[in-house]
Amino acid sequence: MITVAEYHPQELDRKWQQHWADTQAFEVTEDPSKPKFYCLEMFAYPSGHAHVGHVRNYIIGDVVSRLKRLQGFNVLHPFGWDAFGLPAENAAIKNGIHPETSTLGNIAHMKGQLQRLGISYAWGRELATCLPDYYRWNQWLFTRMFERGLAYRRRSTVNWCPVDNTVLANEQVIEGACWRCGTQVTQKDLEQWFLKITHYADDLLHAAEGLDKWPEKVLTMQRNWIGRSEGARVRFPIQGANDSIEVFTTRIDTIFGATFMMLAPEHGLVNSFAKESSDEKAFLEKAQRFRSQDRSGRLTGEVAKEGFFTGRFAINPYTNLPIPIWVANYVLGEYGTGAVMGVPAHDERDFDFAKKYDLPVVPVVRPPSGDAPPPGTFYETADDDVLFNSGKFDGLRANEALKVMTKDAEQRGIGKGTVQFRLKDWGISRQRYWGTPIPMIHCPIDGIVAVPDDQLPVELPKVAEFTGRGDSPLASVPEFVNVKCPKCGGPARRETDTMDTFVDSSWYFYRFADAHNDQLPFDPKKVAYWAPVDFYSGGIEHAILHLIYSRFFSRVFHDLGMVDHKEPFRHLLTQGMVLKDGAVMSKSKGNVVDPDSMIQKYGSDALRLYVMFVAPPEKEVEWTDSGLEGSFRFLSRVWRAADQWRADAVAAPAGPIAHASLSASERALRRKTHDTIRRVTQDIDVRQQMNTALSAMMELVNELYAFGEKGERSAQAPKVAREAIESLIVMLSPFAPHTMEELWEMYGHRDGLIAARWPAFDAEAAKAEELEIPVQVNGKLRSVVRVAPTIADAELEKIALADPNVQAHTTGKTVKKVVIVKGRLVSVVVA
RNA sequence: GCCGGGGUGGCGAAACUGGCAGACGCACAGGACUUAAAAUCCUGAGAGGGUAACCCCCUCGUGCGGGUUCGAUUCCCGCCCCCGGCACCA
Repeated sequence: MITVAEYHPQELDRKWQQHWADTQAFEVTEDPSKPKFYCLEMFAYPSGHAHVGHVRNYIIGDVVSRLKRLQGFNVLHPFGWDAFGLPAENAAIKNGIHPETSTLGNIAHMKGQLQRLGISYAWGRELATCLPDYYRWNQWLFTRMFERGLAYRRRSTVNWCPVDNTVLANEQVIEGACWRCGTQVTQKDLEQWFLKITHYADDLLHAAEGLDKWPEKVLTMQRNWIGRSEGARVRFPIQGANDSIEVFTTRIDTIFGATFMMLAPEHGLVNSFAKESSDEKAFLEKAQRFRSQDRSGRLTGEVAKEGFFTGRFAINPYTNLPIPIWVANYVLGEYGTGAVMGVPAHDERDFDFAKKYDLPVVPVVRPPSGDAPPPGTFYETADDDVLFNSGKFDGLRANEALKVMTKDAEQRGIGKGTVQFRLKDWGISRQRYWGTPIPMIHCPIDGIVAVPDDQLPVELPKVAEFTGRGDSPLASVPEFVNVKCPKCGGPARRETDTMDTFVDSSWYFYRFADAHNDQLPFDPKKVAYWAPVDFYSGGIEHAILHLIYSRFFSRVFHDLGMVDHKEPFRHLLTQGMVLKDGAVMSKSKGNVVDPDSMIQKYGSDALRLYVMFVAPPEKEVEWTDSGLEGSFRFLSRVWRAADQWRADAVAAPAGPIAHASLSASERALRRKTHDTIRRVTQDIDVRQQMNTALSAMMELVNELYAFGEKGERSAQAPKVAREAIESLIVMLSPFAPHTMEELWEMYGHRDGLIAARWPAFDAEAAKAEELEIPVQVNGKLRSVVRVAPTIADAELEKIALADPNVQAHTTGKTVKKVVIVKGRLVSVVVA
C-alpha cells in the first residue's frame, strides 16, 4: 500500500497502468445490448517522439472515452500508426538506416509515451499501415476500384530532377530546386494512377450540409476545395478551319463582350497552331515558358499576366465577329476546357490583359438605371444588371439572361449548360519505396492486369540501398519487377510505383472495428456495430485532404455494399496547437516540450489535467510550466482532502443522508456537491466544455477545504464529506485516472473505477435556501437583496424598493415600472 | 480579393436563453505556520475616484461608432484590427 498523505503520482502511474494492462481493461467486443461509442483520434505518423502538442489530441480523446465509459457506453478507443511515408525514406537516403527499422523503432518509443500518459487504448487492435496485413487491403480495395473504373491511368506532370534523375515530391522541391543537389527542378509527363474522386464531387459537396457536428471552418474549406461552378460550355468556330474551340464560362450573359479568346499553354491546339505559325520553335518555347511558370511561379508569388497572339481567329457565335486567339499564362489547362473567352469589360483579369495588349473592351451589361459604361472601360457587374449591346437579349436582367442564353446555345447546338468542379481526380502514384505497392501488372499481350486476390499482398521487397537517384526504387529489384502475367502466363512487368500514403489513412478507422481479419479488410457486421466514428479529433491540417479522401472511401465501401452509411465521422473536433514562446513546437526551433520529462516531475495526471483546463480544446494555447504546476497543486489538494476525511468517511455507517438534520455548513457543502454534479454533467455532456467542468470541480474542492476549517458539524459530517469526495473522484477520473483510481480504492472500492457510475444529481439537495437578487435602478446595479426562493413577486418588489441603497436613487422620483425576472433580478425604472 | 474564426484584467480564460462582467486558474501582494526557507493554509486585487476610517459609496469599463431594450460581452447597422484557409478556377 502506498503511503497516504504524500501525493506521489509517479508510483500511482506505474501501479494503475500495470493494472489496466493486466486486466485488459479497455479491450471491447460488440455487444448489441449496450449503446456503442466509437472515439478516435487521428492516428500518428511515427516521427520518433511525441511532444505535448501531439499528445494534447490523445488526452482529449481519452477524456471523452473515459467519460463515455462512465456513462455506460461500450467504448471503442483504438490506436495505430500511419507508418508509410517520405520522411522515413528521406532519412534512409541520408543515413542508410532502412525505413522499416527506423519506423518500427519509432513506433515502439511513441507507444511507450502514450502508455505512460495512461491513454485508455484497446491496444489489442493496434495497427501499422506499413505491415502487409494492413496494406494488402489497400491493394484489395485498389483492384476493386480498378474493376469499377474508379482507378484509372493517364499521363500527368511530376517534378523531375535532371541530375539525380528522379521524381521529386512537392516537399522535396525547395524554392524550385532539388532538396538534395540544388538543381533547378523541371516538369516531366509520366503515366500515373488516379482515383476518380470527382465521381462523388456533387455528393461530397451536398452531404457536407448534413455534417452539423463538424466545425464550420472545415466544411468551408472542403466546399472551396470541391469548388462547384454552374455555367456553360460554348463552341467558337475557328476562322478558316473546320474546327472549333470550346470554352467554359459562368457568364454566358456577357458573351457579346467576348472580344478575344485565350488558350492555356497546355491546350491541345497550341501544337497545331505552332506548326502553322511562321516560327514554330519560338511559338512552342513561349508556351513552354508559361507552363513552367505556372507551377514554380505560384510558390514565389504573383506572376504577371502574359500572352501571345497565335495568328488565328475564332468567330464569336453571338456577334459573328472574328476575335483573335491568344495563349495566356493565367489560363489553366486542367480547369474547364483549358480555353476561355476574354470579356475585358466585365472581368478584371481579362481587362488587365486587354489593356496590356491593346485589345478592344466592349461593355454589354449595365446598371438598370443611369448611364451605360462607355466602351474601353471596366464595369464591375452587380446582381440587378441588365444587358445591352447584346442583340435580341438586350434589356434582359443578367441572371435571367444566364438561363435564356444557355438554352439558346443548346437550341443552336453550339453549347450546353454544365457544372464544373475545381476538385480533380486524386493522383496516387508515387515513385517511392516506402509505401503500398500498386497491385498491377503490365503485360505486353493483355495490357494492364490486376494482381488476383489470392496473390495479395504484393509485398514490399527489401531494398538494401537508398540513393535517392534514378527511377522508382522498386524498379531496381528484378525479382520484384519480372513476373508472369496472371492472364496469359507470359512474361510481364510489375508496376513499380507505390501509393500515396493518404490511401492508407482513408479507411483505417474501419479496420479498427476488425483489426485482425485476414479474409477481408473488415467484417461488415462488425463495422455496422461500431461505425461511424462518433467522435473524431485531430489537427486542422487534415481539414481537406485526409477528411475528404476518407469521405470518398466511405462512399466507395458503401457502393461495394460493405458499409451502411456514407459519412464516416459524426462529430469532428479540430484541436488547437500548443505553442511554446509564441511558436509552433518543432525540433528545429528547439522549443519542444517532452511529455515524459513533465510526467517525471508532476505525474501524468497533472499533465492531462493541465491540457484540459488551460483552454477549450479547439483553441491554440501557449504552454506554461507554471500552469502545469497549478494542476499538480490542485491534484495534491484533492489528495489531501480525501486523505483527511478517509478514516471517518469509510467508518461512517451506510445509508442515505438525512438532509433536514444537517448543520447549515453541511447543507451548504451538500448543495455545492450537487450543484457541481449538475454543472459538470451539463458542461461535459451538453456544452462540451471540459475547462469549465474542471473549474466547477475546483470550486467544490475549495468548498471542501472551507468546510474542514470552520464547519459546524453534526454526526453526519463524514457522510456529507464522503458524498462530496466520492462524487469528485468519479467526475475527475476521466481527467486524472491514476490518482482517482487510487483514491477510489482508498475509499474502500475494490472493483475499480471501471465499475463506477456517474454520480446522481439530487435536485432537493442542490436547492438554494436563500437567493441573492440584484436590484437595478435605471439599468444600474444599486443593491442586492437576500430573500427566500419561494418569495412572491409583490413581496420581492416591496423589499427591493425599501432597500436603502435603492431608496437613495429613487427618492424624489417616480417609479414608472418594476421588472422582475424570477429568481434572477429586479429592475426598477424611475424618471 | 473571397471564405472562416476571433478581439473581455498583468496572463490563460468564464459569463448557459438579453439579467450582478471577470467564475476557475496562473503570476503578483499581504498574513499564518517555521529558527529560516520551501511546502501548505488564509486573505486581497478590472481602472479611477470619494470618505479621518470602516461597513461602504460613486464614475468608467468586454476593439471603435451608432441603434433596439427597464437592462447588451450577448441582438441589429456601420467600421477598425488580429489569426487561419483559399486565391488568376473563367
